[in-house]
Amino acid sequence: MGDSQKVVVYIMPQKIQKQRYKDMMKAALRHHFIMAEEFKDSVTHIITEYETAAQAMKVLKVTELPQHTRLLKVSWFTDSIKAREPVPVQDKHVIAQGGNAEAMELLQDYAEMREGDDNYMRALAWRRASCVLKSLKFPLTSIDQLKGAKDVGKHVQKVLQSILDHGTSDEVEKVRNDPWYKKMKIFTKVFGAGTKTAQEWIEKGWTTVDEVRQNYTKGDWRLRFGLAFHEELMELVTRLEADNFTKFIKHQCETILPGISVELCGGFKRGKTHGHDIDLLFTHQSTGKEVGFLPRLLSVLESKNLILCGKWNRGTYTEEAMYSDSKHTKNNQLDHFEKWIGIIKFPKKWRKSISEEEFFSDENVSADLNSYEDSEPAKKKLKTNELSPEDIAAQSRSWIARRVDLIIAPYDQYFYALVGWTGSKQFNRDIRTYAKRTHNYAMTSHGLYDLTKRKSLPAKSEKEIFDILGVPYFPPEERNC
DNA sequence: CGGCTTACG
DNA sequence: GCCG
DNA sequence: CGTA
Repeated sequence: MGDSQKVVVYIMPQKIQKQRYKDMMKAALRHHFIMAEEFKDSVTHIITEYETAAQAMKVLKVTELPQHTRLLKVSWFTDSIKAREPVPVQDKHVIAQGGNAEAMELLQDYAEMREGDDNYMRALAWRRASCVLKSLKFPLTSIDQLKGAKDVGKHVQKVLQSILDHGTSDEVEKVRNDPWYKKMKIFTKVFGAGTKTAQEWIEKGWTTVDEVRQNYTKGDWRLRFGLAFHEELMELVTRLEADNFTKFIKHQCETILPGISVELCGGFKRGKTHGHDIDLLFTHQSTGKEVGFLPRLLSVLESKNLILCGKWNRGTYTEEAMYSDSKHTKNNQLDHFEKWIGIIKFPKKWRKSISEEEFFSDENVSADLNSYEDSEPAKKKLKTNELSPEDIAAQSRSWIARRVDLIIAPYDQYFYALVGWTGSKQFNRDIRTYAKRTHNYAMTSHGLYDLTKRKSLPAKSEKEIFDILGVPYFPPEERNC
């Protein structure tokens, strides 16, 4: 890159964990990037965690960026670090531009708000429209630019036109400011609470999660822990944490079942730097070896006191498809759990880069996790199980609660599981709809089934799945909508 | 005007 | 709310 | 009805 000298990078520290910011700066300087400590005219590349240009520019206190300045995602930075020099800007690096950002956010908000009301399918339509804007590669300046676009109908156009004209939409703002919708949005964020539960809470007159927490005692384990740990579960998981956790699990796997493959899926696989949970997908190339792995992993995690709460789901599909003909009755039912959904105690040190040596020391993990008990009266030590979620949350502790999903797939289903668990939710909806409409295929995270010929279609790579469907391959980073 | 991803607990 |  |  001949003109790499001209590249001046400014990393917006907002929304980036302090340590990660430091690491980024260190990495940049190691590769002799020219870094700006603050935003100024000479800056050519602004890196931000903000999702929209509108948000970032508000913080930068500018209404317009200089011609030579680009507002980019962290992915451009990480790609550049990998390449050891600033890489050319690609579409995927650019954050939503101009009016798109505001509009996208507005529509997304609108959809989220309305998911609680009676006909939530309308919300789905707004969500789709928001996705159209998100994947737009140019700034929206006129409605005409969306003429051919799918999922943008009359009503959406009306709202967008208003945004183009006035910067806002009265219709959307009305919903945004409506107390009922506001509460709905807050309450449905609680793990374990959906629209019905949220509705119930609203009817009781509660307005904040804290108010709910103090007055609501019903609910299953999810709701009880979801309420007790709501604030920290709302904190975004960083990629560093996700990587550290994955590394830790891989290390445990070496003793539990060598040869098992561990893949970080979900938003992180799609290139996101933050997420609300961590999805780990496991498989084993020699089919059958994976049976019973999940319970064994969980008992190891349990023995290290890493599990806050969780639930096992039985993989019925797996049983029927793989073992119906033979000896599955001999196996313990627990062997066939296909996924575990729960909350893991993350030692706070996982939020930082840590040395290999320190990392693989089991004692360190356990010591960290148990340290909070040491400060408690001795009698409590023996009865940890009897503590309520609220009590546990209130204790002083050196860990933070993180939502984790652990999924196991037999190898012949693996690539379908990979696509399904990589998401996004909307991408899965779209590709499954497409599969059914164009081929009469039923697509799930277990496989692809030809409903006409009544036979399943195996695949031995993600690419092959796209080939079977007759669509170009979308890498994970392009499955964000 | 019907359907909107799909499957599990 | 929008598409087939 | 909740999770993914």
